[in-house]
Amino acid sequence: MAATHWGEHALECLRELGYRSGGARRTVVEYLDGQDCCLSAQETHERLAAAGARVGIASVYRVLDLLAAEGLLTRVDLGDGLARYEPARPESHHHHLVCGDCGKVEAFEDDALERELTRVARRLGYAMDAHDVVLRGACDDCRAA
Amino acid sequence: MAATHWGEHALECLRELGYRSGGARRTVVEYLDGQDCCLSAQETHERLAAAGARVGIASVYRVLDLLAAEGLLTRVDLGDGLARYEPARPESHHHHLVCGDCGKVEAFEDDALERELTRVARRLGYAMDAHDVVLRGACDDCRAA
DNA sequence: GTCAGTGCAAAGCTTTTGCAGCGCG
DNA sequence: CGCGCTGCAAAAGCTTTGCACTGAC
Repeated sequence: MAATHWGEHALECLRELGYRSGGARRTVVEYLDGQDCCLSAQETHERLAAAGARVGIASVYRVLDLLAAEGLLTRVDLGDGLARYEPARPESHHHHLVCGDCGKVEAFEDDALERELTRVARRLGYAMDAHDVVLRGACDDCRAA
Repeated sequence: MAATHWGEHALECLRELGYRSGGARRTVVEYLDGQDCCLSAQETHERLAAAGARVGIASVYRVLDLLAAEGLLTRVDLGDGLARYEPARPESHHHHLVCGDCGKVEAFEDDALERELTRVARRLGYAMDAHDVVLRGACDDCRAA
């Protein structure tokens, strides 16, 4: 399964890059491995603490920064001023829907949209290497209410 | 000219909504009126101070929040943890290109992309009322260097 | 044994809030 | 002439950094 694969891959990449695999690094990677959706540093820290792992918040930030810098995590910005990260799995490139009422975040994929973004970058002559798309509105639950 | 129109329109809207137009409110609106690109609260405050206006940073935040809540400003998030705002001019809906090297921000418009976003929201059955798109890459200057 | 990695605590930033005084309507 | 608006300062997050110690290699 893809989810299991990412964690091993990430740890292996770090090893090859010459990084040691201390307790915090391994713990954070293994936790993220089970996550699909984007998580903030605080959320990650809280859940690790709740699970009994004694990892400092500073280490969580350092690990997330490192993984993002190496391209193993994708940094997601939902517009609320919190940095969120999710495992970079090339086979499941997606974007996010954010509900303005309840804050719920959902993911979606759309190939035609990806092609359109690539076309726009080419038209503008811009060397695009990443892009963010966030759709805001009302989710099903809030619309029903 | 559109730029001049926005400031008057914004002040009039606030008046109609029952808000008073004290010094800070008017000063910030008039300054934003001359701006096309997105500005952070700090930038706005600094430039007002440099221009000799004595406006508290708290008031800048309050005015920006109010205007954004009333839909007169668009909140733009470029992923660096700063909230930026720009006048909401329906006739010039655009998105942003951010250079990963120098941080330069450029704006672009693309009707086909807008249609694609609308189509995606419809396909997903999502009641979209706003969307953000940020393209990241290397600007012309940095690519040449 | 060495030095990267880690946890704790303090500092840094942006943004928010409390409060007393000013001034718009 | 009352209440909303403002400025100042303090507080409240999120994130980063300094430092001494631990543990991976």
